[in-house]
Amino acid sequence: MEKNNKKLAENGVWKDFTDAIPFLIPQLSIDCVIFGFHNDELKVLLSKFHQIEMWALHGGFIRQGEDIDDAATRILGEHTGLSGIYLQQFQVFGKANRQTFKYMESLFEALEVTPQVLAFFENRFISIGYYALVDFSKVNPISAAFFEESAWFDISELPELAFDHREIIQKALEQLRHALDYQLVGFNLMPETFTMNELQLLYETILGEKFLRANFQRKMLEMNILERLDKKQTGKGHKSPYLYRFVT
Amino acid sequence: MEKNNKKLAENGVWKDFTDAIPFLIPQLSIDCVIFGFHNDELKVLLSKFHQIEMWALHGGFIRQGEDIDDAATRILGEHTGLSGIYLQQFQVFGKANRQTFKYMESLFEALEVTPQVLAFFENRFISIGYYALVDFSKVNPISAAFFEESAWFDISELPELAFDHREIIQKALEQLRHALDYQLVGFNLMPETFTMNELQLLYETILGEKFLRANFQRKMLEMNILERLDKKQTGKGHKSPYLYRFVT
DNA sequence: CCAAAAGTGTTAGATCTACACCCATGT
DNA sequence: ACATGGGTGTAGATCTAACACTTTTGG
Repeated sequence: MEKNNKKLAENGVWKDFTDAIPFLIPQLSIDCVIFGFHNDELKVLLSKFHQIEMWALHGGFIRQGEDIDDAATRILGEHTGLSGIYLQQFQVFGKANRQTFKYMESLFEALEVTPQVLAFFENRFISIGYYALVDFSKVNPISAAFFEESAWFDISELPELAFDHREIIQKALEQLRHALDYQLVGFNLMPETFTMNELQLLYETILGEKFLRANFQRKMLEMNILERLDKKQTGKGHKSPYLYRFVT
Repeated sequence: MEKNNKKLAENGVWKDFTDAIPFLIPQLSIDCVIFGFHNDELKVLLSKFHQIEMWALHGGFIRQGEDIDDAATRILGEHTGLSGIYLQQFQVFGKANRQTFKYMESLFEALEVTPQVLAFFENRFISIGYYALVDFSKVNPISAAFFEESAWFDISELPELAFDHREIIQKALEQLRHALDYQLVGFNLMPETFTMNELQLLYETILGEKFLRANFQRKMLEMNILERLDKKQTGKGHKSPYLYRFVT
């Protein structure tokens, strides 16, 4: 009975999606790799399909009158409720055989999607990859459309992924590493205020190498982008660290 | 009379293109920024539209069963006759208003394109930007479809460009500069063999800064990717330089 | 023999790495 | 008092920029 209600709700989604299809660009999608940082681990937000043990990136489609960057922002908002997020387009994935709808077929059947939805997904899709850097603590995942659940995964312990989404995550991670080296991108993964040690752990986790405290702190402060605030009272048996905030 | 023949030939092109349309991905194009190096200047290969003084990048479309990288390679080949070229996808251009067909309308009319061609171009296009690095001396530009002429332009003296193609070139140049800094990409713009001074001039031109001979040579040779060949007899009144070749 | 450009070597300065030392805090 | 982790200073190594000196070649 509960399952039926759920299905009805989902059919509502299909109805909306079916109505939207004529206003979408066909065969072109956006996939967002949403990165977060928690417990000294780099995380990715993924969604699980109904019925099958298969996870996927948060994706969506571009409306006819919409800039692609706006579409990516909208899609991210629809899945996380967040706005004002750091989003970076990084690569297009366009192998001819990058989707195999063997998962989807049974899923579509079970969810009783409309013929228009079936037709929309029948063709090959090319996907524009974006990565998002979010404050883990602010995210409130929303599951929508084909998905029944949304969860964070450690980047090194990914579940079974749909299509080429594992490759997309891998490429996004490479780009993120690269960006960290010469941009000021890391702060987007941090909360408003943070200690130098927390920032260092972020860098070490993403880049996969250790740094010396003294040198890391010097390098960061030399950039003149960190404002030192009051000390944080840790309650631990040692000197309390300063808090920092990212400034323009 | 000659003009009529030309138009007939072009109608042949429209015929072929019209037949091809059902097998193309709609609303998605590829634009290639083709870089070459000649006379100590960085050049871009552009094509001129029929009828109007308006130049454009070499572009094309993706076939349904075709990987996008293969499509870019094919498009490059169709416009230059070259194969085995260094091609790099660098950015997607997807502003909603990035094309205005005000140029095209009169052009389409004059060229008597088919209704199918008109319908194909009626919609908004999103374009995947690639840049190509070619040996200037090997290129034999081919003009096709909408274009009557193809020519090299100095990067700092570009003509009037269609759509957002000036921005695309600008972004491609930024990416190329960035790639030069940490990849071995420059050699693709050189002929098979070259002197150290020629290579230095390439770097100086693209990066827009001067280097000291001694330090530049040291840095390049330290990479262990240059093989020193026999000396080049210049016939000039000074020591003749070594020739180098790029290896693996 | 001279001018011009190529090849090689050397040194001062800047930057990076590693470690040492001191400081604050709770037990 | 002391163990723990945070903050700062510094010597040595490494890398870089700038210049000097030598070599080759045609006139």
